Formats: sequence, structure tokens, C-alpha cells
Amino acid sequence: MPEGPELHLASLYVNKMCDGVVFTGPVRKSEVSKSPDVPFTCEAYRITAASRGKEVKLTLTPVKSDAPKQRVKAGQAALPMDIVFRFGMSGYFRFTSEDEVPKHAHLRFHSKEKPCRVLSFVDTRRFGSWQPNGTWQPVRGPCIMFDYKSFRENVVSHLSDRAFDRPICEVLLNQKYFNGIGNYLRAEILYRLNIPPFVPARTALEGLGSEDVYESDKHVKQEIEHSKTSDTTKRKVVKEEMGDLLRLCHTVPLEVVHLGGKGYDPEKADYSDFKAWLKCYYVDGMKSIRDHNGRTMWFTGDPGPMAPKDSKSKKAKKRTKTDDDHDYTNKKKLTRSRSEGTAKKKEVKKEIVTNTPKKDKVVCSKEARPKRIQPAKVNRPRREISSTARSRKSSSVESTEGSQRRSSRVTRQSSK
DNA sequence: CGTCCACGTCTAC
DNA sequence: TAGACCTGGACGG
Repeated sequence: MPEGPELHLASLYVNKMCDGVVFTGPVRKSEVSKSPDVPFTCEAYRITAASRGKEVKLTLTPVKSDAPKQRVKAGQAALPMDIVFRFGMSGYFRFTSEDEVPKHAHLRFHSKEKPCRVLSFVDTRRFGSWQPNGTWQPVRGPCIMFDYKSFRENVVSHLSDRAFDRPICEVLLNQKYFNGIGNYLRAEILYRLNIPPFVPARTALEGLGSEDVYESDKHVKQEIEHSKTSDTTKRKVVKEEMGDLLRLCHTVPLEVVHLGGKGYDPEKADYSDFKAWLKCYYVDGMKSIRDHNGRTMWFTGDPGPMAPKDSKSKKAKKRTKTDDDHDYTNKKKLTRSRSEGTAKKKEVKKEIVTNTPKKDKVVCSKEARPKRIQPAKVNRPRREISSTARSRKSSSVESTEGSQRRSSRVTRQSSK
């Protein structure tokens, strides 16, 4: 569940599920977890949650005992404790009966109820972490969703920071300035504004003020009025109605919050709404490329001037068994760390790739094929797209794709 | 069976 | 700027 919206939804989930619930005893950690023990135990306490960017804070609050003079036993907490969580790639909270505690539940809080229930921090990959008596990480900036004004000011007032020398798509993952933005959000945000992902961040941001001019309804209305005059201004106005880049860093994540559900999580039944909301990330017809940190950037149109060049010499590699093969070389493994000695063989490239749905029947081999996210259970007709879109650099392809793709994003079900 | 990929940080050369 | 840290699903053979 991991970008800003999912973290916030997690906090709402905890507050809703644990409202009125009394917990008891020690906080329990799984054997395998490397995160710190949580030195808190209490006969009766409550749990509340809050989020900020990509962190969630749980507050454990001891409940006053009915027994008037009851003394707190040694080791029992009398004061509240905050625990700050980061979710890594797979963290989330679940509140279940004791026998339905999910696999990979690494921190657990047990209720005092008769059939006891358990609030679990579940994290399959264990990239997540928590800090007892923790605070929001000081190096992380203001929340893009709930500290919008501060977030904006923090970016605008630090544009001279060398951090903004990087491509905009990479800077959007810098939590010092964009606390809450993650890989799907950066793609969705830049896509909405048609900003090439690899333009210098400072270029994409300069000129934006710390005041959000789109905030005012009056302003928007004026623009709308104005738009009736000419067709050319219309385009621009439509864009302005949405707001500038910084505003979208706020509003786009909030759209996900308002979708409800659990946001990004392919395993979820209610994942289909989220998937339908995506316009670019992992969508058929969109292009993708690895950024300088090895993260996949989804976009359409021009990649921008700072796109990783990478060796494009790979062409030589065209070899292949059956006829045409598209270089297969361009799979780019990236991060394939283990056993790198052996992995050295193939040069792997990193070229722009278009996410093209394959036909069920043919096409078996090559073609860098991004895998699709397992769909909840949507079954729709697949749309035909010319394969091999590779090398279709900055053409104006996207408009058509952009308007149609909605109808067909599906998994490549390779029926055999 | 093996390879590749995934919503993110961290820290070591 | 690479690895490291992890598990597991989708595919390919």
C-alpha cells in the first residue's frame, strides 16, 4: 500500500476499525523482523492514527482504570507512546480476529475483547520499518496532501537547491520536497500536464509561486469565461483549471484518497477502481523507461532532454533465433544484483519501450514486455495496437492513445 | 524450474 | 550510483 494516499487510507482504516476498541498487554513483534522492539505494555489502551506524506503514526494511549486507586504495575505504561511507520513496498494494517492474522504480520496489538482481535502491521517484503517513540522523519518535507501550503513554500523557496538539477520525474520522488509522491503518482501527475518526465526540474517548476493562484474559484471562473473566446486559449485554460505542477502534486493524490478502497494493491478485490483511475502508470499504450535510479517511469510523448541515454549501441545485438526479434537486449535488468559476476553477460539496454498488449495467439517472444498488474477480475476486450512501438520517440502519438486507452487495459492473458 | 518485476528507502564504495 | 534488503506473482522453457 505504499504512496501517500495509501498511507493516509491506512490511518483512516485504523481510526475506523479501532474506534472504541481497548487493547491490552504488550506489543508483539514477529521473530523475523529487524525493526526495534516496542517497549510498551498496558492493561488497557487505545490506538489512534495519523499520516503525513509517506509515514503513519500510531498513538497508543493508556486508558484510565476504573479502579480508583489502582497503581500502575511496574513496566506498565502510564503515558502515551507514538510509533512512526514507513511502509516500504508492501506495508499495510489489518484488523482481524486472532486466527485470521495475515502472514507477514510483523507487529501486533491485541484487543482486550473476549474473542480477541488483532491490529497487525503486515509487510510481506519487510522493507517497511517503525520507530517506537518516533517522530516524523525530520528530513522529509511537508505532506503533499495535508500540508499543501507548507509543501508549496518548501519547494518554491528551495529551487536553487542542487536537488532540482535532476529531471523532474526523479525529483518528484525526493521526499525532502515531495513527501508522499511515489512511482505511480509521478507518472499520473506529469501525464496530466503533459510534462516530459526528463526535463530539468527547475525548468518545470520555475515561475510557480508559493501562493496557489488556482485556489480561488473566482480565478477559475474567469478563465473559463475567457476560454469561450478562442479555441487556442481553451487548451491552455483547461490546463490552468487543473492547476500547476505543484497543485497537482496535491490534488492527484487526494483523488486517490477519495476513491476510497485501498488504493494500489493488486491483490485487493477493490483494486479495480484504482486501476480504472490510472491514466498512465502501467497503462497499455504508454511508454516506459528506467530513470537514473532504476525506477520505471511511465509516460507518453517526448521523454525530455535528460532521459537516460544509455548505450543505444545495442542494436548489434539484434541477433535472434527466429526472424525479427526486437532486441531482447533491451530488457535492462538493473538491480539484478545477486550473482552479478555471471549476470554480466548480456548487456541489457534501457530503451524506451511501449507497453503494447500482445495478441493472445502469436507473439511469443521478445519485445520487452512489461508485465501487467494482475487485474482484480476485469475482463475486457483487448485493443489492437501495432506492436513494436519502440523507437517511436517523440512523435505525436499520444493523443490518440490517450483518448482511447481507457477502454482496454487488461492483462495480457495469454490464453494459449 | 528460472527470470523479471513490483507502491521504497538506506548505506557503503 | 550501484547494491542491499525481501517475498511472491506472472511468465517462459
